[in-house]
Amino acid sequence: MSAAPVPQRRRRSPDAARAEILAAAHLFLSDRPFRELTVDEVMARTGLSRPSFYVYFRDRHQLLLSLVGEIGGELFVMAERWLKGGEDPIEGARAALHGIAAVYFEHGTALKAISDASTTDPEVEAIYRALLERFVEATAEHIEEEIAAERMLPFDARETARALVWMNDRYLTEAFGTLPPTPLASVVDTLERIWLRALYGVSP
Amino acid sequence: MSAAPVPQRRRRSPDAARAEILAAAHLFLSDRPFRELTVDEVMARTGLSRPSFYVYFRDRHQLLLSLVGEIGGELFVMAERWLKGGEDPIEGARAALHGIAAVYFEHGTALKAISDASTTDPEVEAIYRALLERFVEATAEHIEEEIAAERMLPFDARETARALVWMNDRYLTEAFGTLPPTPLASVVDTLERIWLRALYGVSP
DNA sequence: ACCATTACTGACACGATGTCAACAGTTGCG
DNA sequence: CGCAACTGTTGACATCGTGTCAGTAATGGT
Repeated sequence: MSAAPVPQRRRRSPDAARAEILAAAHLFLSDRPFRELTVDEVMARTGLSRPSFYVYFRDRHQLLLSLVGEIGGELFVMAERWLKGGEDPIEGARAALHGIAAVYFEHGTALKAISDASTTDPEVEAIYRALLERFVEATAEHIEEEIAAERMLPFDARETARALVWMNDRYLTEAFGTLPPTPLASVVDTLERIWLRALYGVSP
Repeated sequence: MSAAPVPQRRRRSPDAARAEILAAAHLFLSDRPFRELTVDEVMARTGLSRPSFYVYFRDRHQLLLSLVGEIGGELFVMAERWLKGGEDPIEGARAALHGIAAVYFEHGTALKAISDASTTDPEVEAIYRALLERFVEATAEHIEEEIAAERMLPFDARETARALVWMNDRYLTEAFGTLPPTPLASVVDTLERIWLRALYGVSP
């Protein structure tokens, strides 16, 4: 007898390992909620052991933040379509809502996960709120400009922006973060109508 | 020497114990988020030991459901002001929003906690969604009646109801579930304007 | 005074997290 | 080629919160 047991440990570059873990997490979230995402389950979907996880990420919340990473930026690019209102402001608003909805449509599960995680972890919460807060701030400023230009009737810009921005986030994660997703067109339609009527009193 | 160590265990009626635990949890939530609510911390604020908790509640999620309990009903009573639209429908909507906002104002921290817990526990999530779903359903029906009566222009009632109801929940928990709370009047104002404009195209 | 009932708890098993010292591929250098 | 030095990787451990259960201590009825 013999056959020395061959240990056979695979080995990758750090970047490859990170990417492998992120991919596993992304896959996981595509059909299970964030609350079920454990380090164990994610690493079981890679060729690595559980402790390796902590080499690349501090904890599962930071993993999520890495996963979402650029989406925040993408969202803001979309919002600028409206905020930098070169064109007709109403057309701009419409285009911005379209863009934002598209981002949520594409990254629905990840954004749902961030939203869920923000009630669990203080750091994620802070980042998530900060993102929405930027939106609120920018929207409020824009509303105030429109009021000053007498294209809107006067009202409390800050609170209105808060309500509408939170609505977007909630409704969009709801519509696209769970299965089956709501048809994109009817979601966009609905948001357009509410925003434009609420702000300008105009139907699309 | 002697002095037999006197064990001294206090004793209450089951109802008193339950109430004591609920009160402790309520107090806890008044200045700390749900994610920090552990069985340990709650029971430390009572004269009971941690295991006793499980005599009265299955887990911390069920505790929360008991704590909120009747609030769901209260909300629905408020909503009926609008849904059973005896009076002027616009006045009815206004009154309903007033009532709903008042409930969130009073029970802000508890409702925030439920909302948070719903991302953690499947059972809480189901109950929470069911509550909002009832609202959506009722609102959608009402909208359809108004459209049929030609008091509103036609649009997708179901999706509009979804967006507006989720907005209410999110915005109201945000406004009243964290400190310092937003002034009630400006919150109600904002919601009124958005709802009435979105549905009727009318400013308050 | 006694016992049946019931409120209560110490001690345990479990599951998930996060850490660390040791191990094993890989790479470069003589 | 052989041998360090480096670094990716992991087994084993400590910790924390949860949920359970057998056993203990008050209580009320007789």
